[in-house]
Amino acid sequence: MPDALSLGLHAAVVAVDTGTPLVLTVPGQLPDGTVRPGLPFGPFQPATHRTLEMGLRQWVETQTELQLGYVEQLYTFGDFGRFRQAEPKKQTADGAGSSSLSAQHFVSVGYLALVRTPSDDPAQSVLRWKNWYQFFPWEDWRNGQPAILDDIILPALAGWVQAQPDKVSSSKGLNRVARFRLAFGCDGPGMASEKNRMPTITSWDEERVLERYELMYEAGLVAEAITDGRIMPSNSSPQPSSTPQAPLGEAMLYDHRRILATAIARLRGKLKYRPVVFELLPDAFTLTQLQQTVETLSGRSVHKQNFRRMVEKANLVEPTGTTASETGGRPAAYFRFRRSVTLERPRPGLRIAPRV
Amino acid sequence: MPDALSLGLHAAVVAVDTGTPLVLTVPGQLPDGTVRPGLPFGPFQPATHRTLEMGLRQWVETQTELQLGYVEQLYTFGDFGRFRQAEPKKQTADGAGSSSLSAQHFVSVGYLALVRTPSDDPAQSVLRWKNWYQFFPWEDWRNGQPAILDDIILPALAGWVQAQPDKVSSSKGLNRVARFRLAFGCDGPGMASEKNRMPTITSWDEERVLERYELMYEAGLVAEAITDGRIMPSNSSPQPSSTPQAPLGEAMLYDHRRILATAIARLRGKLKYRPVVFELLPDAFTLTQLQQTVETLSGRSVHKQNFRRMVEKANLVEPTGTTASETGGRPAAYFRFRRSVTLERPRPGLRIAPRV
DNA sequence: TCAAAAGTGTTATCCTTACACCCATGT
DNA sequence: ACATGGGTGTAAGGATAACACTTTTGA
Repeated sequence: MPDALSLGLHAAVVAVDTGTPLVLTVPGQLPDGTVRPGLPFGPFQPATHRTLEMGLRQWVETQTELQLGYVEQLYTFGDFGRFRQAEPKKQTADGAGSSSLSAQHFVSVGYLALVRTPSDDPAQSVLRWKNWYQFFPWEDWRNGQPAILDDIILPALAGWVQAQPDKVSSSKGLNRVARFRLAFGCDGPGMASEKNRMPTITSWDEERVLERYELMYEAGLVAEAITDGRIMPSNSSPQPSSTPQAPLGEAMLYDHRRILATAIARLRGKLKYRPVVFELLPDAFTLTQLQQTVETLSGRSVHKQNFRRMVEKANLVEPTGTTASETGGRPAAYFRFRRSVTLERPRPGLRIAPRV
Repeated sequence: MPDALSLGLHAAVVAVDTGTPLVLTVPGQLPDGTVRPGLPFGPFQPATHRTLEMGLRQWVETQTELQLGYVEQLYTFGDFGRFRQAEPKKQTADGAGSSSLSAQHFVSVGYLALVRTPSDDPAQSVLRWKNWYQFFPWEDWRNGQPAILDDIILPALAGWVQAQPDKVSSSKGLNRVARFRLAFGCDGPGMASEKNRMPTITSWDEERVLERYELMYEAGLVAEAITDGRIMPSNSSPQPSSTPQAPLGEAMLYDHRRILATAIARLRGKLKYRPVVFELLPDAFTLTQLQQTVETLSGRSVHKQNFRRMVEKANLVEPTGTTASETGGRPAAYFRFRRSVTLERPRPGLRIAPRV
């Protein structure tokens, strides 16, 4: 009641272009002048928006001139700029002075929106489609385990875990050892106790995108943690042992990377029990295109024959009768999504590799 | 920016008592004086609450004197009292006059909280534990298909569908025929065209609690639709053909029943891939207790032996060595939850009957 | 001794996984 | 002809679902 409350509607607008997962970004600026990509957003205006989702559609569609198809609410974050209030020093004075900032509170509602492959960056505007693995390079396992994990992330996180192995996060109710093992699929009961042993990933769960990002944020491994004032740039108290100087993935505005992590996690999970991939594909597509889209989103490669058999058995598609007349080899048959599966089966989706 | 915005934090606090799913309610009053049960809630106060979840915990714990264990955010609804603004007439003037109501906008964030079986209703307070199937009698299939479906709900909804079969809901993107068939698992391609044919349920998906409730709301079958001003009490335009006079399930305050529907749906889904049941059980329990809890929540009965085999194979529990010494027949062995499964398997849960 | 609830064995069937192999086109 | 990508067959092993059956207690 006392302070003003503003509800921001943020969209992770996702598309796929032959092996590249794309997210729509718009350049933004931090109070200190730093420029970073952000997600399109706008405030919820209860007087004009009948529902939150309608408000979001309206903002994004006017900003981007895109027609959004599938839209889904992800999560509502109340700790926008979560640690800034603990930061004593003031940034350079500009637009939003710190006095107005302390009275204005932000809550952000994140959305996932899927659109079909765009032709190009809309040249006349500031919008840019970016490969989402630029922001999360450790999430792309299509060509095996990314080197950045063994080289930088795992050692750094192991150090952070060792520093206070049993410290429990109040919100998660787990200690650092458990959280690290869960998020990154590292095994070994004595993992935390054996010093100098390099953690090994034994079962990567591609859906835990958010948990991994949050852990890295708390460990001070991503630029947002420094910007938010959680970690001091040079040498303050909660800094982990081996902070890498190289930034881990490109940073985004405020908590936008967290929203994007939530979007990727949700999409990777939803793939498996709802036919959402087809929102990203053209009306007619080949099975290889379908497989490649799934691989692109989930960040993993899957077995070709088994994938096809699964698609067939799930009754998700039907042949159009036409064939593709290019791509080097034998022409591929075109298929289309069978919309009626949703009425025939309870949870139709592409159940790639249930467990490891 | 112009109007005041208030963010309400609402909790569906759930427990299970030997075959009865319980939700914590608190009596509330509508502007017109009607008394209805509601969910515990309080406004988000950014100045004192560091995160939304911490705000929720604080409100609920002070209101109920319960210690919340597992807490999970469900959804954020922006159309609280969704159709009231379209209602021209004013209700009886009291506390919140209609003028202040038009300037104050509400957004509600729903949460699911799980607690262990309570001993009793806290006698000194107004809080009451209620069987959640009082609010959703059509959701309890443990003893077969509830009669209320064939007797009242399906005929009424069939009428609503027939009235405008192809009208599409803008937010869902589906027409009435498709939405009805999806939510209630009714089959038959010509379902909507054949008049006087009674719809039959062929594949009930216990997770679609929210879709079913929303459909019934839109069709004017639940009291909240009338309260919200969507359906006029006597005979106005959008009223369906065979509106039942008997109310379908007990009504709740404002949109609280929608939040509860979301909570049930989420819990029924989550059971299958996260070990959340154990948050509702005592430390030591028998396999029959475990099975009964799952059946209570999912509203379906499951095959005893296959359930046990699944529990065993999933490595979810371990024997305590003790046995129960009562309950009529042979004593049952006690088990406890093996917390470490969460580190061994990607998505440990009780995968009851995936498809029908 | 009987009811009641706990707990076990066994089968046919389906699905998954991982092989190796053939087909149609462009160059 | 051969490289390239499209598309298929088959068999071993594991998971499922539905049977009927035995065991241990209290009354």
